[in-house]
Amino acid sequence: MRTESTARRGAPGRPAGPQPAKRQAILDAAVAVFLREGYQRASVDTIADVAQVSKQTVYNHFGDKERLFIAAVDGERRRVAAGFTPSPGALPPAPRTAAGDPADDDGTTRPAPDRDGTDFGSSLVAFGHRVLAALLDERASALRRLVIAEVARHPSLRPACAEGEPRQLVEHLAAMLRHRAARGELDVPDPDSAARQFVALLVQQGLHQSMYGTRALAGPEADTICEEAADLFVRAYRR
Amino acid sequence: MRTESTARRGAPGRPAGPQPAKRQAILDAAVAVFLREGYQRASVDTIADVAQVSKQTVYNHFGDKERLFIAAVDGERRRVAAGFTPSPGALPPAPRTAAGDPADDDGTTRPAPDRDGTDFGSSLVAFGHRVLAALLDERASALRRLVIAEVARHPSLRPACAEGEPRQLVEHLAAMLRHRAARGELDVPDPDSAARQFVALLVQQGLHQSMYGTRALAGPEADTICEEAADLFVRAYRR
Amino acid sequence: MRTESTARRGAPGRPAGPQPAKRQAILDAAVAVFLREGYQRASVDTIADVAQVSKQTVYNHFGDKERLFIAAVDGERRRVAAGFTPSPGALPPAPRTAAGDPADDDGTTRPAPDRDGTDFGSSLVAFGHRVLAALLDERASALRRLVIAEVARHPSLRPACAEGEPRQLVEHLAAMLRHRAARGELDVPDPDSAARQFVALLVQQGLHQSMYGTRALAGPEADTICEEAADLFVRAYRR
Amino acid sequence: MRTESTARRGAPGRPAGPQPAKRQAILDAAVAVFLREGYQRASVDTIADVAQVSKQTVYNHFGDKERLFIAAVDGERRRVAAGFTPSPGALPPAPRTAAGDPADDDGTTRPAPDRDGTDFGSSLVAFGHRVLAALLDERASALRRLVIAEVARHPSLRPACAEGEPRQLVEHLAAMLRHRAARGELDVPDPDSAARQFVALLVQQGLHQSMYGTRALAGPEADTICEEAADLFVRAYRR
DNA sequence: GATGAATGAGGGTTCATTCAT
DNA sequence: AATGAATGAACCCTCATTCAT
Repeated sequence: MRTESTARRGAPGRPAGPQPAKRQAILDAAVAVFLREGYQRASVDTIADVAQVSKQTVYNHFGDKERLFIAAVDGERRRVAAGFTPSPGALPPAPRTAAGDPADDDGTTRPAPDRDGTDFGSSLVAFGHRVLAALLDERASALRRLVIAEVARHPSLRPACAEGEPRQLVEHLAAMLRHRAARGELDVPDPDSAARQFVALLVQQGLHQSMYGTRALAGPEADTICEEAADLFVRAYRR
Repeated sequence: MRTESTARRGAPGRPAGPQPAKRQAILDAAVAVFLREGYQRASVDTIADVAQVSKQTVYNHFGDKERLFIAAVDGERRRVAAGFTPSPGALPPAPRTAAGDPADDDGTTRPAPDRDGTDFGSSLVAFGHRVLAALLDERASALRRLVIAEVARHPSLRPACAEGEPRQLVEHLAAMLRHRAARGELDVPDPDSAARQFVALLVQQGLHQSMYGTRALAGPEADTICEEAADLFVRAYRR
Repeated sequence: MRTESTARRGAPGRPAGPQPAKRQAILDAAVAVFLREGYQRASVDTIADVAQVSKQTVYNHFGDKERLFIAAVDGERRRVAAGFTPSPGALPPAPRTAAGDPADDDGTTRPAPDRDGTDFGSSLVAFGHRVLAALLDERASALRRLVIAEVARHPSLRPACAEGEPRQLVEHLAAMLRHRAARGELDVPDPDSAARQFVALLVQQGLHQSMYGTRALAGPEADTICEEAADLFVRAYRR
Repeated sequence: MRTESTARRGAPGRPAGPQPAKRQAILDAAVAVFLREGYQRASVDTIADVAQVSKQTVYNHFGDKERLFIAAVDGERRRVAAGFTPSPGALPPAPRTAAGDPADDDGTTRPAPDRDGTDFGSSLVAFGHRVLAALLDERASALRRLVIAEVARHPSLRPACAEGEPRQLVEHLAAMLRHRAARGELDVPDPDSAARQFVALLVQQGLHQSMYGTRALAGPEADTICEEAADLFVRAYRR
């Protein structure tokens, strides 16, 4: 049994496709054009052209430009958010032994035996790079700029705006902090808050230095951001 | 009683100097309209109307919409940056007396044993509130959204974009950190970096929670942001 | 009774074909306005008004003012060129019988000894009057002025500019010359060149004296031009 | 005693010059801009800029754009007409010796003893080239196109339009014809008319083939035009 | 549901012209 | 007499949106 869309699209002479395919084509085109041009500059004509669809079809599906915009942003937001999800199982970098040795190298500041601060720190650095990469992805950046640009005029963009600090990554980091704290490696009273702060720090510095994704971040720049952030948190939370 | 125009012009014999007054009126109107509407939506007609000036006068002064935009953003950027400047004398003028502390302006009486962590922490909190206030000021927020929205299309906005993390406040904080470090109160290896991080943290969380200045931050929200940030830095740097 | 639009469209089922009727209305209006006002002075608004069509419809059909202009000139050029075509059958169909003489169409009975100079001369005079009439036709004149005015800025007008010397009439005259030469009446070594010259002479003097069609040519003026030209050619080529 | 203009312009600090110099600068600029752009396209701003004069000065001198246009065309017309004046004394090319050999080369067609057709013909060819050169001069061509373009809307251009067939050259040729006729070399009943015709022929063919001065005439093209015209007149008038 | 044609409003820009200096 | 600033009216073009098919 053929799906409705294949059934309809099978006819070669008919240029008109069925609904869902066209709808998606329009959405994709809208995302592309809105991200590139912004809300005002983007014209429904252009979107229809890119979608290879008549302009009226756009209106049939979405009613008006604003609703099309909201739908496009919403779709793209989900897409980008999916990119924030850490690869499954990537969580604990290598947390097996944990039953660490209380006697640390220098003995003084860091009581941590073998799971020393370096380990935690480099974990943070690595995590930081992942945050920056996700953050500065071209589409994600364009979406962020677009949302920030329009959120004042389109309140329905608020959820999208709130996703600027990627929840999934924050949760991932919080889990890691809890994990290490449970091992006695860290003394972090509020892992959620700490994770939010770490991500916020990276986000702000990354966006700031990359001009909100408008210019690429040189390798050393990203390194510095991550390392300084890691240093701060190591200082603050290492037991 | 002097007319406004004569009041503004320096030349004594000339009753009304046409240029500077109108130019400023246009700039003010442009700022208002661009901040409210964004670059595309703002029409030169509207700006001319608001400035009470003919449209062509706008063109005589600024050539085209883009240059008017750049000029308006630049002016507003300076204005906002001036708002970032800590009230003169708010910084400890000499590194000896703790009484000149910038934290004084929070109004609390503070019996304060002058070099404990509480002191540092509440200093940070107070400073944080000032950062948030400057940051979330309505015009500053609108300007930031505008700049972020357009920086991809107007490279000349990059300096304005870079000012998202207010340099003056960062320097102010760095000075405070150095001050306290000199007193032996803190162990902060890189005060500049630390100051940048503190401000970045506040900025990002403030912008995030206020939807880039689009909704007001409830008092407790701001408190939490500031206190958590202060806690982090106290943990990290208090000796 | 069929509506005008159904009458024009080939498709039988469709009640009104929107395009061709409007397109032609726009073209007609464009011709009228451009001829009257010139390229610059003519406004697309005016053309749309005259065509009883929205301005955007004009742009939908022709893209921009320049292309509309080219299309209008091209159409009118064809129309005018059609007016240059001598009435079919006016030319001697076969080169034997003198009765088929093109000079017949001046209406005179002409007892005409069929091969004397008078005959040739008055033929030329009559032909000259036809050239002048076609040349000084109001629309043809306005078109010529328009093309001359703009050919420097619109190279695509060159074909239209080249048609200033009407090819069809030249060919017609060349045929007549050959005809008479074949009868031994004339000694004309290069009939094509001679025809070109005759027409050029009439054109230049007609345009010159009528100020390029800007003022009407008095009857005697036209007579003089034609007669003098005829005299010259009779002198040059009569055997 | 210094003239008024030198007196005024002597002051180095004062940028403003006196009247006549500025007037001429404006006129020159107007000619340049009108010829290049046409009446409508030319803007008073541009003319003022080219003339290095304030726009209001233009209005002070000429009242409005139309009057400035007329004045500019009139000046340029005179300038061009001066270029038509044959170099003084250039008239009889060299008609004296010629006391040639009565026996011509081919002997048959041309009975002409010493003042033979070749002489007359080549005179005409040379004269034709001079007409074409004057005609197709760049400024003369641009002026002609401008005048033709605007004569319908500016009746005061009629004199300028009438000069399309350069009177001076016609008179020059008429004199030459009379001269040769007086010598018995030619049989030309109406030398003025004949001269007008010859010039008209050249003018029309030259303008036509050069697209009214819009493209250069190749050497052979000009040669053909002149030679064919000369041939025609030799045929017609040689005794 | 899909289309091509049509619309009215408005946007940026430029122009000829005039005031005030 | 000469200027710089100012004006209001257009002009070309594009937009979001709707009809008629």
